[in-house]
Amino acid sequence: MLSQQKTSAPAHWLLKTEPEEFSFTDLIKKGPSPWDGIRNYQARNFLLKMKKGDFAFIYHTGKEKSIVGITQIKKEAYPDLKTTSAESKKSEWFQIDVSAIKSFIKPVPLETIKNSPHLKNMLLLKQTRLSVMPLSLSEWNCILNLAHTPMEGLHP
DNA sequence: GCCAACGTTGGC
DNA sequence: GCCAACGTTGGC
Repeated sequence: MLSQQKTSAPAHWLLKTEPEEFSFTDLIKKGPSPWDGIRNYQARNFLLKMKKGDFAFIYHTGKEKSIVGITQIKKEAYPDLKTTSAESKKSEWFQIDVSAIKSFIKPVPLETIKNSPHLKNMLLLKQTRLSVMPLSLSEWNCILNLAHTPMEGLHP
């Protein structure tokens, strides 16, 4: 069915992290890991839409300011285990599990993204404080090209 | 419901 | 260190 195919097609995301806190390299070392600590409603709502098998880029903030690799969603949203009792009275926060899939052959700096006409509408540029965001397929593919990193051989 | 004050994120 | 762009809090 067409509608089912559409909803089951893998979506594409971008996750931001401070590499000093938890980097893509850490994720490679640790294997499938929780992505937690999201305390922003818009970001949370995106987390809730993530499906197992979806792909997500990892963006390093701070000194690096680059997209550095590809991850895959391994477990869909479940309650954030670090939610404090004070927080849980007010709202529900969630985490997902992701695993590293592939490092970019060439990381894609923020500067390159800014200078790429095809990427000018990326939420990364429009909402600088958002840490979880969706990407369109064309944005995803454009960044893969800039990274010199094909998806071939990666199975969802 | 409005708004001022304050806090946070993240680039510069 | 500064600032823009939010988000949150609390008084009214």
